[in-house]
Amino acid sequence: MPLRPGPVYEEILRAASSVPRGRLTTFGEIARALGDYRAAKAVAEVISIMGRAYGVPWHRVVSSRGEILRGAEDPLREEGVAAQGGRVADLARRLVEAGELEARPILAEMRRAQRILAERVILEDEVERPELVAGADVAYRWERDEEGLPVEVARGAVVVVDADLRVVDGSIQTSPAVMPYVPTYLGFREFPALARALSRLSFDVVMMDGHGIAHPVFFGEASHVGVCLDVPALGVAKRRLVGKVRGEELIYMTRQVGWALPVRPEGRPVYVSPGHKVSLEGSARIFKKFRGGTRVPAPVRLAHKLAQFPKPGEGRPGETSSL
DNA sequence: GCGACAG
DNA sequence: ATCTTGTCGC
Ligand SMILES: [Mg+2]
Repeated sequence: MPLRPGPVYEEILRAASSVPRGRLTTFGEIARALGDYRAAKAVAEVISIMGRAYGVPWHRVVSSRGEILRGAEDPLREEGVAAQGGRVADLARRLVEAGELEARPILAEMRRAQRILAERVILEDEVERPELVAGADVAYRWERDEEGLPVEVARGAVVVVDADLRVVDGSIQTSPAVMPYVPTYLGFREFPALARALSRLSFDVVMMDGHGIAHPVFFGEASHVGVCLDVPALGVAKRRLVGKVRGEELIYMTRQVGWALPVRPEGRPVYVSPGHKVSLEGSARIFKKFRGGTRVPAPVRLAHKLAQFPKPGEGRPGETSSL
């Protein structure tokens, strides 16, 4: 099995490759073998898109209810596994459990790294009155490399705005995605695409499209980027990842990890949390000052727009691109 | 079938 | 995140 992509993609494909002929496993079992059941959907995506091209027995990986991937019926029947109505009947008897799969618990290792790095998070304001705020976001797209193998490409964009919300600088970086999206590991997925762009720009604080400490181990994307680049950072998310809302406070594990700030009279709130070198109060202050008139704050909204892959024929010159 | 877990 | 057209309203 050729191993071109990052280690998480590799481990998923390797686990699938360890399922013998005539046996089956599930997306969830592979996810558990990697160390976190949350990765089940990512496993399904990777197996269905990359499985065939990488020569792994993709047809032997099914959902927990026995539902097979499109086109898997024929190759399964060829090895004696019957599928009726898009699902196998004897999953339990043929199942290869997580413990028997060949895979390294890479997600568990990543979780340990998050816990250690989380100790370095500082929840105090480094800059009292930020004047230049960077917004960062990443867009994704599946492509095929020169050899025709499926690869997910990340396009990270950073925009810097001043107090009047005018764009004063920006940067774009395109690179292969290092891992699929798995809830609670977003920082690992997006950091590589953003690091280079962020390090060549000047700003007081970076606003991320995601959470800061409002995370299971208090290390969301904004904390990840903030700590690893040692820059002030906060997270702004459209949806909640953890915690309960009490008034405008977002509470998790008995402590406040952020805010659920109203933007429209009856509209859904925006979740704001400190990432690094920004206080709870500071995060709300920065959000309000740099939001502009839309629900998603200007820096993040502009970065989101800049990150989008240009339509064929509208490519912009001057972009920094690298492998 | 429902709830749910950022992007 | 991505797949995707038009439509409604400020
Ligand atoms: Mg995003």
